[in-house]
Order: sequence, then C-alpha cells, then structure tokens
Amino acid sequence: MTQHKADLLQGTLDMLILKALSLGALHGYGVIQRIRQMSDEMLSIEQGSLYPALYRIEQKGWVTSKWETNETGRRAKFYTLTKAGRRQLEAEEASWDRLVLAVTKMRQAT
Amino acid sequence: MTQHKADLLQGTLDMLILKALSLGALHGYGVIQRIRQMSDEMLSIEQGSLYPALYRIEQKGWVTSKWETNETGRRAKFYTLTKAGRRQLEAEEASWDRLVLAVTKMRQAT
DNA sequence: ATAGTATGCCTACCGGTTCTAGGCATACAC
DNA sequence: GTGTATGCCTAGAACCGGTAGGCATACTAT
Repeated sequence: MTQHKADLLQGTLDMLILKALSLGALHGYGVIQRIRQMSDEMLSIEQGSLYPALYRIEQKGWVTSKWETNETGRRAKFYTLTKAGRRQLEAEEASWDRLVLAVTKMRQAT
Repeated sequence: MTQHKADLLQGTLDMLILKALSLGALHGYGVIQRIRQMSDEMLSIEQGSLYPALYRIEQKGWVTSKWETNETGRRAKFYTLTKAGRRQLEAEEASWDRLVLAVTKMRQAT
C-alpha cells in the first residue's frame, strides 16, 4: 500500500484522451506521455486503461485510427479526433464544469 | 432520453455524503435532500446509491448510526460523522482539489 | 374513506470503467 | 547481449452508481 498518485475518477479518462488528441493526432503510447506532460506530471494513465479506452472511443466514432510510421521509424497506431469527437469533448468539458460548480457550491454551503 | 442532470463521477459520492453530514447528524433520506439543497439543486442522489454507500461508509468507521425519532415523529436512522470521517472528508476534498487542478492544467495546455 | 404523495428504509442486479498483471515485439544504449 | 524504453494488446478483478423493485407509515385532498 504505497503512496499513490491521485487516481482518476471514473468517467474522466475519455475527456483526457480526447483533450490530448485535440492538440493533434498521436499514437496510443504518446497519448499517455502527452497527458502526463499537459497536466504537469499530475496525471498518469496506465496502458491497461488506455488501450481499451481508445478502442471504446473509436467504436463510438470519436476518433479514427491508422497504422503509420513515426519519426523514429517504428510502427504505431495513430489516432485522429473526428468532428463528433470534438463535439463529445466539448460536451464532456461542459459536464465537468457543471460538476465542479456543483461541488463548489456544496463546499460553500453552510 | 430526456435532459438529465449531471451524473456524478464515480468516487465523489462518499465525499458528498460526508460533506452533508459535516453540517450535523442526519438520517439517510435527509442526506439526499441536504445534498440537493447545498448544491443548489444541481446534484440529486438516488436512494439506491445512498443506502449502500451509507452502509459502506459506516463499515469504514466514518460515521456511526442510531435509530431515533425525528421532529415529525417518525423513526429514522441518524448518521453522525466520526473523527475518522472528518479526516476522510478532508482527504477526499484534497484529492478532489488535486484532480481539479490537474484537469485545469490539461485545459490550459497548448 | 381512500387514493395519492411524501417520507423513510432496504436489496438484487446491471452496466460501465479503471487498474493490475500479464504477454509480445522492436529499437537503442551500455 | 542485457536492460530499458517504446509500442501494442488482453483477461480478469474490483469498485461504484443507477435502475427497479419491495415495504411501511403519515399526511392530504377528494
């Protein structure tokens, strides 16, 4: 039982992945690194969470994937955000904002 | 498929319940109402979520319960926050803050 | 009176999501 | 040539919240 980083809340992973991809197409492994970097090392996604999530997300039409060769000459599966994905991201961000607002109100209530 | 309120993210319910009880002992049904009121009607907890959660929370020693009679003369099970519960609430609030901060950074990242 | 609504508690099951823990392959550095 | 980083994947466990039911009592309106 070691000290562990703040675990994600269930339901936030999709938003984070879509957000990472909103900065440009990327392969799976890179998504993990980009999320870590974008969050100032505060968030680290496990591979075992990421790949199934990417699969789900592609099934829902929010991203498309294509095997390509990256800059270091390795094969990797690149994911690109679709229009529907962008809309989904906006919806999830709005939903996130609503929840944060609600919790803030809870905090301030007497 | 009507417009539905923001669903909770999994992992936040305990914090909300503990927060509601931090304003004073209360019975289960009242917790639902107090959360709704504290959040300006933004959050509504289902009974089927609440009662199992209260049981879990009591097992963990964060609250104690006692059957009493409320002001309208009905029997109800009153829950009181323990010291451990208060500590847990603080921990969960801190964890929430960390996550909100991390997501905020994600949002701002370019 | 009695039907409906609000209060109050509970349980069984479903569905979704993340993590743990493995496996496999290639490239690069020491 | 052994270890580490990159890159992909799957199976199963664990957890959590919601849905949908059931039950009982009190008050309210017809």
